[in-house]
Amino acid sequence: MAALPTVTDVALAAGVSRQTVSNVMNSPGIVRADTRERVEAAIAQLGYRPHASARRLRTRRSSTIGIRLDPMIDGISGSVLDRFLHALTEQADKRGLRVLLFTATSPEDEITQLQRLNDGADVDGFVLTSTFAGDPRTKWLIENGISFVTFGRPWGSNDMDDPQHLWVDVDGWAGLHQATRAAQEAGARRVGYIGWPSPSGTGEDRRRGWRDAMLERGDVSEDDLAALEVVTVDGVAEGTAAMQQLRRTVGILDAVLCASDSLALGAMIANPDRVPVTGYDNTPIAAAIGLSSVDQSVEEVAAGVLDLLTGEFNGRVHGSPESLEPRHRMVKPRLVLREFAAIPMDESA
Amino acid sequence: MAALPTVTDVALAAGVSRQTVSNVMNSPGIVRADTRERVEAAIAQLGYRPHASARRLRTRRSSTIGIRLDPMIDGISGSVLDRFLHALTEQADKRGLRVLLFTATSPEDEITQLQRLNDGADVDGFVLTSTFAGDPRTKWLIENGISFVTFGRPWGSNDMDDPQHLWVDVDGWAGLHQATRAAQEAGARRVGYIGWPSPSGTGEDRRRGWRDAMLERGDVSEDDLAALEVVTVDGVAEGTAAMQQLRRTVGILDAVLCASDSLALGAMIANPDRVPVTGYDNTPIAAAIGLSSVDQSVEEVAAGVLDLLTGEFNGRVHGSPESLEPRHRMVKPRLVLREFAAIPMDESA
DNA sequence: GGAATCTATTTGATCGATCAAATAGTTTCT
DNA sequence: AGAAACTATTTGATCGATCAAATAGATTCC
Repeated sequence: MAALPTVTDVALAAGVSRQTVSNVMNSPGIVRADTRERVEAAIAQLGYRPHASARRLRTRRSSTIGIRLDPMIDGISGSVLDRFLHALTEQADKRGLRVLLFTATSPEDEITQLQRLNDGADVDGFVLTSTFAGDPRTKWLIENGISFVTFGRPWGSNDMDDPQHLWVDVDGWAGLHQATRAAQEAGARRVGYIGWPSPSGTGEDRRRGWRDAMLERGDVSEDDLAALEVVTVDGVAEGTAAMQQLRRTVGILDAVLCASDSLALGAMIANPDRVPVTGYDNTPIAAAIGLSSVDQSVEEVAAGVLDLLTGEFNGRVHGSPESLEPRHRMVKPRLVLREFAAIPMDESA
Repeated sequence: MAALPTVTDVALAAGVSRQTVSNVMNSPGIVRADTRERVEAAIAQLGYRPHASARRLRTRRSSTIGIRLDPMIDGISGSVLDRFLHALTEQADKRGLRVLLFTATSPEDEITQLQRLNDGADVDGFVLTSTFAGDPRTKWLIENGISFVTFGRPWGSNDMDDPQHLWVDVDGWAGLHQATRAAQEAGARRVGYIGWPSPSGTGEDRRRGWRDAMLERGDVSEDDLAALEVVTVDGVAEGTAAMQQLRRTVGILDAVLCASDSLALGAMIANPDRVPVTGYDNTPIAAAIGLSSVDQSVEEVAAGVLDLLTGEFNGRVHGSPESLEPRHRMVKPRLVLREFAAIPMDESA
């Protein structure tokens, strides 16, 4: 196998200098048209590909973004992050970026990994998922001036107006507001909600979407609302228990919304009256079972993340403080309505 | 921010030469103990990290493996590959390797991507998933002498004895054989099987596991067996239909095995008699619903893939033809038995 | 004692690209 | 016509590491 051609080989073949070849690839505008064509022909003819590492060494940029592959959680909700990863990889590809994976066992370990990848010039920036209030990772990245964007707003102080970093998030409030509206428009009045305990910013956001839509309607009292809500940690069994509790306290329900598909799946199991149940995340399980769900449109999130990472801010907020460019993007989720075709367990074939 | 320290900085601080620093990192054995300690101290003190691209440029190896992120299939079975990806990333990390993702729209496009990553020295080798008989990708990789290992045996001619490339696969036959045995030991005689149409090597492998176990038992005739089998493409709805058909033709079933969790989930839906159903892949959905399933132990597959990729063959078969090292690894799957706790749809709370 | 051998460390060259500055070649302006 | 301003292209240096070969220092052997 012949050695791979280098810029010098191409330059020789095209009768120009190395730098001109480099210019054709990186700033084609400054090369005269006929020269450019000649060089391009030589590139094609020799099958030349730039050596990525050599380029990185010189330019000090890698065109690669790092993302931590979270440990599998319960596997149902976890698939949202997998879908996001797919979308991110696809979108990154379109922009000539690569995605490098890494794992970590704890936030501290993750910081070590971030440092390793950054210092080794392996990546230009990071995408962080599953951020939480007071996340040590974002703090560290900011302090070290490293580019990054989070999927998830910085829950805490002044998220929106003066963010410490760039972020993209899905408007859970809007998702549940829309889902509640849809249920109401289908005739439901007693719309239950199974959600997560309060320290969760995400959970609180979704819960308020439901509450606000219910209160706007004006046909339920605060007391009714309290009865229509069950708080529980995430999980299928927990969803079943919550549903049973709701049915016990409320009696007849017109619809139930859940903070996740795991809970919704659980709820479906204790649902002999076939009350419409809506989940969150539009996971494969929702599609398989025929469960309405709020879809996070990970494609839009991925696009937003990359826009912020490669855009004017270049993944850093403290750089250009005067800019009017948005420093975050809020993605509207999409409600996917389904008939639960798959559920009739009691009818025989 | 001060510029990152380089080998030269470390050398200066430790009072040795660049190369000695390099040796401490790459062949510590040849450096005298006290010198090594001095250098290590300097490295720690300066927080030195080798510049990955510079090293790659010189050594012509990237310590990175490429893997294509398959487009989402139905999402249920697709999660096996996601789990594999998680496992691969973790195992790679332990061996100092990185995982780079890419996407492709077709096998041809994928070859273009393989070439790009290889020529750009971005990766040392590839992991291929979802291979099929006559796969153009493996052919291309072999022709170009590029390191790779496949997850999935090369269905076709002489898989086992004279493989054209290195591979790791899960023994689907053993998985279904074991599942069938388990059902039989629990008292089942009429064990149905819902599988995939025949061009699928994987499907045929699993099917034979069931058939062989049934025939070994010796209490069913060939005719019985034919009636106990339904062939269908993958999917939840298809599983439901297949289950209905089985119940129609066989009447009373003692157990049902399926070629996938998607089919098993579907089968569960048309299962008022609560016949034990076993799926394949042990996806989150199986865990959530309480479905027995055959677990592919992706961790073992990932470890095997990396062993072959970094081992004696270095991801290439044609290199050392005399070696007695195994050229493939067959992983035994593990049967996960579950009680389907979650299914009682008809009982109210 | 001096050549031969081995060990530990150093020096110069190199991987393949791009940056920064220098050089031709053109056009514009007075 | 000749200086100034631009355009297109080339040359030398450099990014940070490792390779290959050279050097010094310690040991062994006859």
